[in-house]
Amino acid sequence: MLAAERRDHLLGLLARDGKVVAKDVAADLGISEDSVRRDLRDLAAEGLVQRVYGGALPVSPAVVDYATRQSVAPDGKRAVASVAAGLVRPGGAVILDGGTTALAVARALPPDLGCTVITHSPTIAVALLDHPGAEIFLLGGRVFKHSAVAYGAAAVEAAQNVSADLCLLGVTGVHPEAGLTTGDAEEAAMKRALSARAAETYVLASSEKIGTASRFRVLPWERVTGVITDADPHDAVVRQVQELGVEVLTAG
Amino acid sequence: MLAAERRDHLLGLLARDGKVVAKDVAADLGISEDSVRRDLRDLAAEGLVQRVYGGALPVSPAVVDYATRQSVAPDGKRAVASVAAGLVRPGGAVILDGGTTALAVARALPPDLGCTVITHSPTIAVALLDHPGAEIFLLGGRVFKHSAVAYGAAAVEAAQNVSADLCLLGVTGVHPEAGLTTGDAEEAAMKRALSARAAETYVLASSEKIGTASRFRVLPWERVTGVITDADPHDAVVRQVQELGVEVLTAG
DNA sequence: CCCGTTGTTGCACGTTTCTGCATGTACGGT
DNA sequence: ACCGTACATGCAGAAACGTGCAACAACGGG
Repeated sequence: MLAAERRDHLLGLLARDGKVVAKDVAADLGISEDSVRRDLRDLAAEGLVQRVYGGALPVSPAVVDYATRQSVAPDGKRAVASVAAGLVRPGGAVILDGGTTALAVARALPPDLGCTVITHSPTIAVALLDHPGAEIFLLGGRVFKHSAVAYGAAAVEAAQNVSADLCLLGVTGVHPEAGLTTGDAEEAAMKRALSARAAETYVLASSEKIGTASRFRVLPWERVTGVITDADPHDAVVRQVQELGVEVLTAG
Repeated sequence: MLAAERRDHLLGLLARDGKVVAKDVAADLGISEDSVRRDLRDLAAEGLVQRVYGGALPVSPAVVDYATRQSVAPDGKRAVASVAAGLVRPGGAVILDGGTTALAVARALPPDLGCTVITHSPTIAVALLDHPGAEIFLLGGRVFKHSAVAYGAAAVEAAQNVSADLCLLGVTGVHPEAGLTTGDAEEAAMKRALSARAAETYVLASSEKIGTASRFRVLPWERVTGVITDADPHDAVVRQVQELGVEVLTAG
């Protein structure tokens, strides 16, 4: 066993398990714990691992901003998010819009689900850092502070280079006649661009959005596969949407 | 179960459930309540949790932010970050690399300084959301979990479309002969691409990086305008770097 | 081919750190 | 005011750590 080979092995273990225990590795490879410790020390000096008592951890945890973990979504949004997360298939690719509901979806994804998440929200990207299974693709562009997502021409252009099975879209208004609407024209354009890159588009609509309309149209109903909501399935508006041929998934 | 791993687990529980009960965690992990209490005490000392009778609660986001300024960025990095933030001119554009030191720079920017920040780190983008003056441009791409930044081909390509007055680069090794180095080849390429888009490049190098070298070269000294460090200005390595014609800014 | 140099590996040692238990104290609910 | 629970502190055993040392292999020059 070459020294360099050992170091690669350690990095591999770290990537796979998220940790390395000096004692276990030494027993596995049949070498002394001292050698493992020496390797870990060297790797730590190069900034490739974070040395801790008993072994080593990946370097990322220190980078994660705990502040973004704080906000807790209300029950309704969490229920919607949970249903939406269930639509994501292992090995599949999902486009996640910005907004608090989409953030809740990201958090609701099983940590080990192997899937690709495409998003224009840096907040969601950060939230997914500790999901070992998720591959994150971030769409860049100018970041607008009030919605905390990247949009504008650069972001729309970046979106042209991806495609996915599923797009989960947050909107501010869901109305039988007006369709899906939002309060900002640029935002609407971005959501349209995202939706166009996915085979299916589901809308995340917690109950307070149902029956309301904002100024800018995102999509007409023909382009929507389904709506995920926590509203009463017998609600008049919900029934109307269903009659338009749109699937309605109701959550708890 | 490593001690550091346990602490991460506690922070994770806190983020997910909004609280931690010492007794339950001890039973769950099969360890003594004393260990849990000790961990919580340490985390509380760092300001990451709020200790209460029976367990712990999250601290308010504002306090977390303050705490992470204090603890995640040790004095040295904070001093470096403060000097670096002083190089950013009102109305100017700065390219901010990823890493904890660069994150500290973002936080050290005066909130009302009108400037454009270009970054490939979603963490930094999120941190800048509450800086009213900063315009944020995010470079997209595949997000690598261990360093929490976007790089790869897409990110390098995105970087080609921007330009800035100043680039602040974090590295893991600063060595008179080896130049600036880091532990990952893709990361090195990304840093090179960023540096190429700015008129001037300064390197953020807290003292423990000085005199060390990693596997992959980022830039030779000719392409570096200056180094910002908290190391002793009379240090032998620092003097050597100065003799290479590189400006050395020492902090605190 | 030989020998000195260099770098690596495992072992032994003393030191530091962690963990669980015991004790006595402080807190909170009833 | 009482009693059970959580707490801080001290202690001892265990585990992990760093360092120095010796054995060993790889390499290059003579």
